[in-house]
Amino acid sequence: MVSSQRRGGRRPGATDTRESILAAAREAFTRAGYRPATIRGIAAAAGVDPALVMHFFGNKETLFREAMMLPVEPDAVLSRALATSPDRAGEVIAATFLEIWDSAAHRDSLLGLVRASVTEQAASDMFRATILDGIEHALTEFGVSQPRLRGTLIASQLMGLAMARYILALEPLASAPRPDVAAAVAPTLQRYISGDITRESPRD
Amino acid sequence: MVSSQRRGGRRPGATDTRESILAAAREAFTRAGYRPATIRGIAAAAGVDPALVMHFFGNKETLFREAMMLPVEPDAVLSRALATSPDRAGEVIAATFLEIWDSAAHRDSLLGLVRASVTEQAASDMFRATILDGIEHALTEFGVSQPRLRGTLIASQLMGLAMARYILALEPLASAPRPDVAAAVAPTLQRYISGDITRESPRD
DNA sequence: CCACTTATTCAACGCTTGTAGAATTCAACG
DNA sequence: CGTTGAATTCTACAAGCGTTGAATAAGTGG
Repeated sequence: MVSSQRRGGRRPGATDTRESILAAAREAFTRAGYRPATIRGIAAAAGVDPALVMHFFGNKETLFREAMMLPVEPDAVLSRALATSPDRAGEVIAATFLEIWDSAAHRDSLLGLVRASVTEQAASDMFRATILDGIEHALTEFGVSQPRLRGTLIASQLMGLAMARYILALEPLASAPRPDVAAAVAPTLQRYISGDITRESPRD
Repeated sequence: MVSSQRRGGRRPGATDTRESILAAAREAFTRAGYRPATIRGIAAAAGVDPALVMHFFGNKETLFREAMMLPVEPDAVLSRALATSPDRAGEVIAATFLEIWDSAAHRDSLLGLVRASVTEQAASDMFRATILDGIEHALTEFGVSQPRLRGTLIASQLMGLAMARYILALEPLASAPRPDVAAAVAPTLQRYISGDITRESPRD
């Protein structure tokens, strides 16, 4: 026997290792956050040597940034919702938001982004830069007043919903059917978009 | 000179060290989260040897639990709001919530609780056990329908508000005057308390 | 078929972490 | 005033961390 014991050297066949490292990283950052997730653990999950992670990404922070790239464009979603029917935008946004989160495809990335936004400066900045600016841009385009304030209010309800339903898994919100949740939250979003949000006018 | 160089041994005077360790721990867990916060760092911030932290608290997790004890009783706050005037409970809750968060006294503890709830199982459980159960209890007491679902909806908006205004500091929400923010959010809370939250009735 | 680049592992480094044990000093109480 | 117990520090350890450098194997282009 020459070598059923291999010690270094390239593997035969195609090379999808980089992708599986990214997947493992996404999963790890998702579950634990930045610091607790370890390169060694990620490498192990990907069935690979830790040094290979360094080879591909250089250092932990770069790996984090690449793993956490935002998988959806909130700007486009919001614009489409507003274009379709401005007085039902709340419903559409709620439904779309839940649809994206409920789909296993994007879930890990989104979970990680929220989790990391809370503790990691880099992720927090990324949130502001992509999500919030996207929301504001869409609102401005449709001429709503105080787009930035309304944008942050929308973000507050959506982030809170994500935390309650997906991160903390508060029951019964966590396992309620998607349309029920959408119905409960839609009026809130609609008011933040086009309703009255100032003082001295408690009429909704 | 016998000993301006002291190496171990009790310090003269009163002993408030335990408290200052707790304060430093609260601050550290608050800013960073569980894992990134280190016993050595906490000890240094408290001007004390790391081993003294162990002496008082035994291990890191116990220190975490003791440092993060919830500083307010949501049950009482909600009950009082509902008792005063059920159809203005939303306003009262929003105002009280912002008042507590804006006060520097509770801020660190609350920040830490939210930050840790996202990553730490123990904190997440504590959240469910104290906050959510408190909300549900108050709602049940006043005979609202679906108290648990409404409770989670309320929690979702309040947590989202905390994240947006205090953790991510999204402008202009972060520096808007307290009454303005309260006015913007109050109707949402009011609807979650006493409004219609089911499907097939989009009227608010 | 040879040179080059790329993928991969191994072994090791310097550092930081949580924690344990022994030693020292003070306070409290009889 | 002597004894006991609590407060405090020092030193040390084993484990885990991110990262590095060299070695090896496979693909790729001339």
